[in-house]
Amino acid sequence: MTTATLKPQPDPPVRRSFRQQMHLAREDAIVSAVNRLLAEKGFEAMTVDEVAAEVGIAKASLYKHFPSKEDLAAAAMVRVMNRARAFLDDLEGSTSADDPLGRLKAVARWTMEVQLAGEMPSLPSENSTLRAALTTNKDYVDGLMDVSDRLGAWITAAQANGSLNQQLPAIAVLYTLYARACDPVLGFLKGSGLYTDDQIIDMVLVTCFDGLKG
Amino acid sequence: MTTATLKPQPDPPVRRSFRQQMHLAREDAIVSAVNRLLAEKGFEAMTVDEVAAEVGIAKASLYKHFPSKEDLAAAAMVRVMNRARAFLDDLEGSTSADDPLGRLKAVARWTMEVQLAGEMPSLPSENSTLRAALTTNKDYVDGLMDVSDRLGAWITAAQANGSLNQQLPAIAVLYTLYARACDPVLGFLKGSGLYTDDQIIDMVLVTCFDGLKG
DNA sequence: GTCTATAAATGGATAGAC
DNA sequence: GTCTATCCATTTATAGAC
Repeated sequence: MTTATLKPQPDPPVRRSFRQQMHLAREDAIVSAVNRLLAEKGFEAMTVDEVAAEVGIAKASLYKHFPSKEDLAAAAMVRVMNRARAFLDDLEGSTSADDPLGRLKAVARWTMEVQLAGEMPSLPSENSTLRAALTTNKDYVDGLMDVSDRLGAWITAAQANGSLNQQLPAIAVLYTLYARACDPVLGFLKGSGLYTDDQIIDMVLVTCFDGLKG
Repeated sequence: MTTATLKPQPDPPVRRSFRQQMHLAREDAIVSAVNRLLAEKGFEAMTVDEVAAEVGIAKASLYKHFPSKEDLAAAAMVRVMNRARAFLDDLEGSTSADDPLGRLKAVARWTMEVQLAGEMPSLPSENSTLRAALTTNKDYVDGLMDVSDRLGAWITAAQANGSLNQQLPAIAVLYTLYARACDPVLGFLKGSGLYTDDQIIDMVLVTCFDGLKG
């Protein structure tokens, strides 16, 4: 139905698609490297030379794909955000809306797994140039709004059914969950070498939702 | 009693002491500027030029006081550590050893106050050159050990009297308290403009010790 | 010890050939 | 689009006069 009705073309669709696939695959490799480096050392300490070296291409080639270091990092942030949104989709399909607390715990667990896998970018400091780039990046802002809205709904639902502290403003809960995604405690405990990743996540999850007190 | 019994000296003690005071005051001003900048933008983003500009002296003069940027930052970290130790001293004098949980909460509150005052250095990323400098800095390591030992004693005491979760390893509690000192949630909530500093600290303290759950 | 001036190295970004 | 080579601004650190 597609090819049969098309006139001959100078650039056959299949070839163009192949090129696009190659292009996307290359960009995906770049974004993966950026993502890893952002998680490992943060935006300021990450250099474009390192990215190029890790991908195995020249630095000038990087700039054919992304116009600046900020755009490079923003692309990685957007991808993580979209991974999160996809996970929220899965959760909505596989779990009950009657257990909003369970969903929130599942999200927190997922973010910690991502961090222990070395794939959670450390958040840029207040006045980083990356911050400014992110606030003007529609994909990022839209993604963040979407995630916040969906988590916000679960938070208020969990507060309504009494499984979450009703005294806390929903925004405080939301920010706490975001912060736990980058919680350095995971790295500290990992560095101690005393616990498995699962043990670490379980401990941090308990302290997050049940607190330190006995 | 001092000057009367002393022979004439080429450099009178009073003058030398004055010079030393000036020297220490200048270094204190330098460390304060570094401390503020470390809190504001982190080690990587902080430049020595900025430090010199904020202190109001030439960059070359800075290097007469501290041999490198790492030593500059380490001095600020040591000072914060010593402020913490002094606060622990105060706590031991003004509170009861029968309430170790109260002491732990007081420490957590203090660290959050310091952070909201813009005086808590953000912790350097894993492989920062500052990390290496700190691990070989005896003053810093000794101070960190001291704080960890004293907090560790309170933690085990609080677990013994049932006010702190006994399932959690003491080291997990300790690391959690360290992490809360740099918790980005404080900055998030502050940036929202919805709450006073006291309200923010109360909320984060509650979530830290009582958890998010209802 | 403080300054001006500068060295030495790094890092973001681009030119231009292919 | 990829490469080599380079530009240019920034940054750490130092030289040398006072």
